Amino acid sequence: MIRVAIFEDNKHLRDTFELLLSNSEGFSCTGAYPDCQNMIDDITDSPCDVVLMDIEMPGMNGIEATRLMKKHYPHINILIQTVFFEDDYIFNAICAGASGYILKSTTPNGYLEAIRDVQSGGSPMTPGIARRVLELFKVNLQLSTTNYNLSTQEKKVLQLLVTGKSYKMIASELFISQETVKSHVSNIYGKLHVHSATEAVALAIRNKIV
Amino acid sequence: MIRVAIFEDNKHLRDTFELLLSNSEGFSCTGAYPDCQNMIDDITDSPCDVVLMDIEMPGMNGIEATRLMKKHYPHINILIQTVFFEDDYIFNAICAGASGYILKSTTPNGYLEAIRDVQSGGSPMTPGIARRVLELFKVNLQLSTTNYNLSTQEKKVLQLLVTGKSYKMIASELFISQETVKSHVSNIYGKLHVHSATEAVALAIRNKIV
DNA sequence: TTTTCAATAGCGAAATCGGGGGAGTTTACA
DNA sequence: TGTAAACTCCCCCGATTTCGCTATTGAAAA
Repeated sequence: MIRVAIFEDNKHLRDTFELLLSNSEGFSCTGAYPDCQNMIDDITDSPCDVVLMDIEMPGMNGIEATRLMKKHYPHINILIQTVFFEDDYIFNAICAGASGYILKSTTPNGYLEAIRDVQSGGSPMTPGIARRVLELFKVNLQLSTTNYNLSTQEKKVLQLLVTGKSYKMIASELFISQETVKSHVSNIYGKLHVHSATEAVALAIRNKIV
Repeated sequence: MIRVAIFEDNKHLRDTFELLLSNSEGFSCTGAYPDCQNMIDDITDSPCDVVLMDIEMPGMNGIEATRLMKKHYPHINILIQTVFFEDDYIFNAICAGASGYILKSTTPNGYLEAIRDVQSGGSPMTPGIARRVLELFKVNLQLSTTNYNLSTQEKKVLQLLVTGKSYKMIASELFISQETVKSHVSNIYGKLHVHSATEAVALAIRNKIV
């Protein structure tokens, strides 16, 4: 039996969901709330396994609510359902800890299946949403294609520089003299077109050279 | 009519897919190949819209093949289908440019629907796969939840430090004395628990403080 | 009203960094 | 076999950074 709580400001939808869950084998509705004002108390009073969360709600929106809920009840799976198909919403919902993200056009059976999915450790998503997630994923990677032609030793030095090591420490870690480290650093600056350690480190991290 | 090419080394499965596609309304099978040795030529001879790609194949594997295919035919949507449920495969498949990733347990109808989904710009995924993607996504973000309590001025200084500015330049940009910059930097180090500019910059970028 | 704290500023000393130069050895490759 | 690149090391020197302190101001909080 999967216990489900509903947060949805539209009364008609809310009632429909409640009815659907109450009349479906293997599901129970522990509560249906129009907003998240007393969410934590509500859930404390009536524990649940899955939350069906609307995004657009008066007061606290569904994404904020998701963040808050995950903070208090990390084990509860939250299924976002919305009419919004926007990167910002998707991105933030994921970061907030949502386990699934479906569009409101889903059929009654689709809802039940999605709830079953999140409960069993999956992340149901409308294929269109999933595509957006993949795109966001790839944008986030954006591996640097530029090759700075750093030698292996220079890369090592740069790596250590990134961790905040001084020339002296780098020297002892690589078993070379500080002067050699200086040489390498100087060459690195030349190749990276920078003039200080901080710039080099910033570039290195941003471009995932190290 | 969605034109589909199949790459699958298992003859039984390959034949099954071909039969399924040939006998389904709105689908046609442009080819069914046991490996990717002549993939590009095959597709050039028999153009398609969607590729159903197995991962485990002799010679070139499905992920490499996906990468190659996307290079030559960026508009072709590639649907990965596999028995493997591993982060590495999922991660690499996404990076290679796959549009969907489904498990082989899917029903015949599930395959057809997934093909329709990728063709119409979606990314069908088994909910379990989707969960892995979300996890990978979040690991990749690793948003810092820790609050370092930097004051507004300290944040400005840190920002400028990240760009490689010296104390002197920071001082003139913020219209304060170098001594003040020194104070701020010192306080930043204390709050960030670091002892050098490079460490502070690395931490700042990685935790997206700036 | 008192306390707290961010922001400002200064001084001194030690350490580190960055640029300039030069030069030897090894390794890779054509 | 010759050459280029990488790796190594050294010296000089000024600029910069880092770490101690102390201290005033003004605004906000208690």
